[in-house]
Amino acid sequence: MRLATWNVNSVKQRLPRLLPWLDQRRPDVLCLQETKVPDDTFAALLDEELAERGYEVAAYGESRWNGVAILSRVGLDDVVRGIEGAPGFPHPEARALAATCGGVRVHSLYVPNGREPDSDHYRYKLAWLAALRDVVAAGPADAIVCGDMNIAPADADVFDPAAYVGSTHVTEPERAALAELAKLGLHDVVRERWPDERVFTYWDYRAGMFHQDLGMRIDLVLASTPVAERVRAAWVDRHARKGTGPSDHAPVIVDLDEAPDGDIGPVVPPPSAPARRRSARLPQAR
DNA sequence: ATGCCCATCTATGATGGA
Repeated sequence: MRLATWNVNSVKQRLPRLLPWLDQRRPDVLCLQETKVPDDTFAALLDEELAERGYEVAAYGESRWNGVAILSRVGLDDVVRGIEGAPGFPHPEARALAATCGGVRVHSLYVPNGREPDSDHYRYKLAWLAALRDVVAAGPADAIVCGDMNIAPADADVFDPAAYVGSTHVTEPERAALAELAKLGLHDVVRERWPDERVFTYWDYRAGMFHQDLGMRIDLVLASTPVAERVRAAWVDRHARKGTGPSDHAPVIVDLDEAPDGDIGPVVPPPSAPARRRSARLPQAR
């Protein structure tokens, strides 16, 4: 199963990039953030195009700001909009959507920005993350928590740590909120795959930041242990940040091996082939 | 070349993004 997450910075503006990208990368599950459209607009823009490609769709948006969605062609069940117990600012914002896709509880998240440390918006961000933790803790063992987390987990995840001192995205309380998710057994699968690499997912549009690779890694895929053990590949699709009319974020793509036997129903062998024992499987790349 | 801000709206500039 291939899962991807992408902050598209307006799904309406990004249509000329999103549809060709879907055909190129063919994710089974795609989490979107910053769609910036109400649900009826999302449907009018994309339902037909996505149905042609075999996707079911759940969208949770509002006009102007925010907005998340999940596209899936491996099932889309038990959809939940928002985070139970999370505060609004002041109204509940369209920042979270969950669904069960291919046996995995998938969360598409657009975490509040925080604006300035110790501001009302910053406190909102931390309270929102605490509520998210509780929802994930109460959820299924097979889970992926992904999206624009608006936190750089470590200094290696910003192009110049000194430039970010005193800014949001790198403060200790924000990183502590991520650590609370890690304590639930969630793994940062891109960093685990590329422990020493320079890996960013966001580059400011201004001043040629992308072209100098001056960015941040704030779009994360966090997978629970049984899902993390199935990760075959995890990477940032920087190609999608190039060219005409890109989002300022690049997609993150994660490929999972099939679930262990029993999790996906009966496996029927081809007529002439004997059933293979698990011991006959190829070793899994780690 | 990856190539030097973008997107939104009871708009025509103010605001949010990170």
